[in-house]
Amino acid sequence: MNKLQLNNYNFQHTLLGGQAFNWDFINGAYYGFTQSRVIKIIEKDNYILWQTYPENDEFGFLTKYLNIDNEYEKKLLHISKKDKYIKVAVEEYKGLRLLNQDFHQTLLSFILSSHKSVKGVRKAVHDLSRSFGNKIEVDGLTISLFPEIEVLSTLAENEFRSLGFGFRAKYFKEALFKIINNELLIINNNDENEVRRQLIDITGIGEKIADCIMTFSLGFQNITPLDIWGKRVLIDFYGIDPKLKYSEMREWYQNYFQEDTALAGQYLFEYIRGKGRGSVGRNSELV
DNA sequence: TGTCAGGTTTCGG
DNA sequence: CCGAAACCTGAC
Repeated sequence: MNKLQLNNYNFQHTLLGGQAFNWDFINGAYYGFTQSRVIKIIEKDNYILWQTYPENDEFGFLTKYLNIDNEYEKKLLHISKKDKYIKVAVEEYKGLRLLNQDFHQTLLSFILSSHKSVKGVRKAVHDLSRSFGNKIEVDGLTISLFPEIEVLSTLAENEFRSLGFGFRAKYFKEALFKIINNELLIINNNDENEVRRQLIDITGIGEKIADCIMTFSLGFQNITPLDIWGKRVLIDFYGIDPKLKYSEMREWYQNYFQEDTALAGQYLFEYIRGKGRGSVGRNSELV
C-alpha cells in the first residue's frame, strides 16, 4: 500500500458521519466505493496507508476526494475563536473534515436521505450498489461499486421501490432522467443561488438536500446544510428564534462563520448529535 | 408492538 | 406565504 503523511484527519468522523454513505470500517481498514473505484485507507499515527482499485495508486483522486487542505489548521483557528460552543466542538471532534465527493453519486444518495436516518441512507445506498453496481474483489471482500448512471437510467421506478426506496423512488428516477439528458449544467457554476435553484428544480430535492449536494460534492465551503440538528444548534447554543425560515437560518450561519461555514457546520452538528437528543438544554423542543 | 425519522411535496387556509 | 398531513420502510 502507499504511504501518505497526514496529520489531524479523523476518518471515523469524516467518513462515517452524515456526509457520506459509501464507507465501511472492516477489519481495521476503511473501504469506500464510487462509481469507478474502491478506496482503502488504514489510519496510522501521523500517516495513512492507502490504495485505490482496480487502478492502483490514484493519488490525485485520493487527495481531491479527501479534500486535503493545507489551510485546515488555520481554518480551525478561525472558527474556534468565535465562541465557546464551536471551540469545544472543534476540540472534541478534531480532525473532522469535509469530503469532496462525486456529484452524481452525492446527488442520488441524498435524494434517498429524505426522512431517513444516516443508517437508513447507508443501507439504501449499499442495497442499490449490491443490486446494480460492478463488483471488485479487495482483500477477499466483494465490494460493490456505486452503479453507473447508464445502468440506473434503464431501471423502472418499481425496481427502486422494491429496493425499499418508497416514495423516493419516483424522485430518484426523475433525477436520473435529468442527469442522463444533461439537464444539470451546474458542475462548474460558482453562482450559489443559481446552483441551488437548479437542484431544487428536481422533485425530491428541497433546500436542505440541495445544500448537502453543494457542500459535499460541489465545493461550496461558505454554506452549510441545515438538518434538524443544525437547527437545534442555532436554538440551543445561539438562542435563535426557531420560527426563522430555513434560508434565514442558513444565512445566519453564513454571516457568522463566513468562508468556513461548511466546516463549522459539520463540527457543530457532529457535536450536538454526539451529545444526544434532549441533553443539550431545555430548548430542544424543535421538531 | 407501535412510533417516528438528519425531508419534501401537496393541499388548504 | 404558512401550517399540517402524507409519504415508504426500517430502526429503536
